[in-house]
Amino acid sequence: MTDYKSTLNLPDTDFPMRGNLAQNEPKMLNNWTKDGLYQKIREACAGRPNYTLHDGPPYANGNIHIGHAVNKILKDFCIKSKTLSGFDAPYVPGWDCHGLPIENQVEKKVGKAGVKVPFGEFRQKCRDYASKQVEGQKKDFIRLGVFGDWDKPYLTMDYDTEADIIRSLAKIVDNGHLHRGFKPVYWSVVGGSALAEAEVEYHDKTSFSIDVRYAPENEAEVLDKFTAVGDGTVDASKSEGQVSAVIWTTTPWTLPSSQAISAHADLDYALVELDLSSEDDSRLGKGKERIILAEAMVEDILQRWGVEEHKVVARAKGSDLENLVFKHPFAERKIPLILGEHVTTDAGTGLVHTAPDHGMEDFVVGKEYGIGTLNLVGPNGVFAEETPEVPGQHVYKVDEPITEMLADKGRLIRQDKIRHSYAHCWRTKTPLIYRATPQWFISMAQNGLRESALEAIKGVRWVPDWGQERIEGMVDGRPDWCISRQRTWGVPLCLIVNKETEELHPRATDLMEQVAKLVEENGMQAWFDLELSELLGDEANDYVKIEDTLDVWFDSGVTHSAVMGRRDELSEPADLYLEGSDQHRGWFQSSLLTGIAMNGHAPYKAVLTHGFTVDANGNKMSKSLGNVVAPLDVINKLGSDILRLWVGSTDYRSEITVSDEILKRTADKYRRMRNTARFFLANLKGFDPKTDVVSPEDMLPLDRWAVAKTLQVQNEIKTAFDDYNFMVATNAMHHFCSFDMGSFYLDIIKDRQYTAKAGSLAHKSCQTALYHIVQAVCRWFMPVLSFTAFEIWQQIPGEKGQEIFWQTWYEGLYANADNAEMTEQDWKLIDSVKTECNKALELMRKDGKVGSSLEAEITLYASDEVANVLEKLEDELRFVLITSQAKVVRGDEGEPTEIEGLKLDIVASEHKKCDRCWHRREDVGAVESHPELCGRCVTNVEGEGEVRLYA
RNA sequence: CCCCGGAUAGCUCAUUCGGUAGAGCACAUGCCUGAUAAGCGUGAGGUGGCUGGAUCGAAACCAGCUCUGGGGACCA
Repeated sequence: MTDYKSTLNLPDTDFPMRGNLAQNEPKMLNNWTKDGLYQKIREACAGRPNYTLHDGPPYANGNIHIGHAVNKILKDFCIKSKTLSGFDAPYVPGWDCHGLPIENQVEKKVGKAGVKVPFGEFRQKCRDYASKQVEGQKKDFIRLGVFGDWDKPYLTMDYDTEADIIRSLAKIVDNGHLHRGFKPVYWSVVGGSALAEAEVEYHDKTSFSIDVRYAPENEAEVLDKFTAVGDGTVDASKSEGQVSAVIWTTTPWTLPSSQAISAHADLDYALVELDLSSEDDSRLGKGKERIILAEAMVEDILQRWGVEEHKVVARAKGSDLENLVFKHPFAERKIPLILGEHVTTDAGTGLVHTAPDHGMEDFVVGKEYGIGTLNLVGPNGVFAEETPEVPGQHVYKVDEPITEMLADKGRLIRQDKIRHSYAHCWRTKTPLIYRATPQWFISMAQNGLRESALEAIKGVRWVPDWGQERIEGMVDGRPDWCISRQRTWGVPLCLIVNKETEELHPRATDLMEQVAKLVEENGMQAWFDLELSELLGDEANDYVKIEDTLDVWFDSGVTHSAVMGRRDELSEPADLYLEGSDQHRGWFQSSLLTGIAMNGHAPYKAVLTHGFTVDANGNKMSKSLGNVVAPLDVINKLGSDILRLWVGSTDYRSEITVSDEILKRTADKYRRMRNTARFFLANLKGFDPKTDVVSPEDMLPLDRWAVAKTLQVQNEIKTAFDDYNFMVATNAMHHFCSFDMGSFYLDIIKDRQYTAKAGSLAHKSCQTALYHIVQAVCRWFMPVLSFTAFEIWQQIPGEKGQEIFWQTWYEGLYANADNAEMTEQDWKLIDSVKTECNKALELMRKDGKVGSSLEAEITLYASDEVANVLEKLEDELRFVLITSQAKVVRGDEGEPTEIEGLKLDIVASEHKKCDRCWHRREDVGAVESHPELCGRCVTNVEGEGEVRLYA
């Protein structure tokens, strides 16, 4: 028996079936780094149109988590797919280096700045710490397969960046957006600093809940504003008891700063006669009295207090009560009643105790009535010595004493505890207070910043589109941006103000430029070391340096100027900013506002957001839940390409789910894609594109169909990448591999590929198709499966001379000819006929009549319509159906199928199996010298080779 | 409390106009042993969240409800 196997063209390749990604990827990375791959890509792309994705800097602290990985990988998809689309798409990664978290870390190690360590040394320690963090994160980002200028990233603490941050502020000052003011800001009494809005977290907190009496200066005057129920006059004969306005608060500690009572102009207020005495505490009430409450809330309030009997004796409109004067419950102070829109009937009494020092709305409404701040609470949360009742005490500790004291003075009505959501510091997790402090602001109104920003938002493309509404709402409603902080590790504002007037120096921004030059040389410490006399000479005595530091959001917010504006390879405005959806509040907004304030336009043309990663149950990842998926664990187990494919398979616009199950499925998907590529390569063995490529018009119709199909899918994929719709792109790739290729084209061509004479048209036509397909597919994979695409690229035959990483979309694909004998429609019908045959064959298998489909012979009874298509393939229909015989008969016999006009009759072949091609043919053994072979195999082994016309 | 989505197979998601519900994965099962730690085939499965309405006819249109995601507001 001859060994005919050696006469076959069996697939063969060095491309391994299994990627061993965890081991092999690091090797590839090493080589890439050694070769200076990123620079090579830049050189290769020189002259192409620029595409700038500006990196939002992650904070330089801690290990990278899955959210970092998702963000960087999505950016990498953009960069690489834009490169495929013919752009020069550089990527300059950055890090946000200043700020409280690093300060806290360093403080833990070396102690408090200015106490244990000099400020300058502390800053150097912070700089060292940040550098270390950057290096650690960088290593991990590189391992993700993210391409970028890792040798020359931007750091917000680079000297020249620090200098440019100062210059950016100078420009904003020049453009008239800066102002100084006292304002209540969220203040961390533990951190001793003002907080940015984005640094505020809400947690549940148990607070006091107290109702307090404010007595009128002149009772008669108050009663005069009320109209009695009944005959219209209020006098002692109809009702009795002391009169008071009642407020409710959950922050007794703000009472020392209480300066007004707010009412709503449109609300009805009732004068209620009742008895508030209580068995629990004899101090709470002493017989009949009359109190003022919002009428709509009377029932609820009395129920809360446990008072059953009451009488509404008179009522008044809120607007009638304006400017009535009350007494502070314990301080020597007059308390006017004022009107404000913020008063509601949701909770409380309808009368709001107002302390401009400690509430944003209080501050605003106070301003309208000319009531300023008292500044009784210091930076550390301790009351000033002149504070009534609680001098020198800490705000966290006075709630109880104040409540007790109110009771003693007969001002307390009821006290209780309430659990509610309350603002906390995101770092120290301690409750925040509002505190009026001198701060520097970028004004939203003073020079039309808000209007310009809202206008600019309309010119930006927001993906998904609700992003626009979101940021519009935020910009529309936000207060002025407080950019000053009282911290150590931050870029100084570098403002110089007059000691007396507190006005900026007339040449303030020129001086800032001088400082910026010093900072460029020596870093921001230069400002702190600077003697004013060096800048101002004799004038120095009249001026003082502001040593506040900038909000870190300002640092990253101005990178459009300090980084994009400085680096030649980047163009401003950027084509894309891409960050998590929390950055609508953060970086997107800080960048927008500074962009407008400095240059009058948004620093980006498009903004893309992604959601957060959650576990299979939709829970946020947290250490305490133990559901954290660490990107490096995934990489070390499955490889970067799997992690990347997961990111590429997910709808990142909302929540992104990750679990072991999902990653396992992703790995399956990867194997399918990898194996398909492997099969392409294995069948290209011996193929030399220079000499072996068959021209389109000479190719077999099935092979042309395959190329045309590939072109069609490529167009879908291009569109998907253009739309940043990576899920659709990877799905299209996977579907192409398993459906169009695996279960149709590749299955059919195995016979021809293996058995046709090597180098014959039948063989080369097929290889030509596979060659074009793998060229295209390798590029499709590249943005997502970067490592795998690189591996595939090495194995594609022929001279390529260049790396996959700067290729553009493959242009060697072509559509079917317009006048083609076999159309896309025809192949679609043939595919469904094949499905019907498979069903019928499956029944035969169940009965044990056939095993492999090659054991069967099929007669297809077809209507004219169906037959017209099937007959186009002539005898080669059997190769498409993968049976030994397929005969089309116009008629109506056989078993019906789901296709109208198609019935089938299948029998097991009685012919001998050809030892070489495994088909069962009548002519097996017809040639004496090859008793085990069928006719076509004989010509393939020692003749001209069989001729295939269609498939 | 307000606004916007979603609810379809075990899972992830499709379904252009209102006309007998569709894919992938997973599962089950068979074939092959020339893609072999692969490949191919076949199959089962669904009260389209609930209730009501207009319609010859609804998963799709309308109303209400439930659950869920996102955003906003409030948080004295």
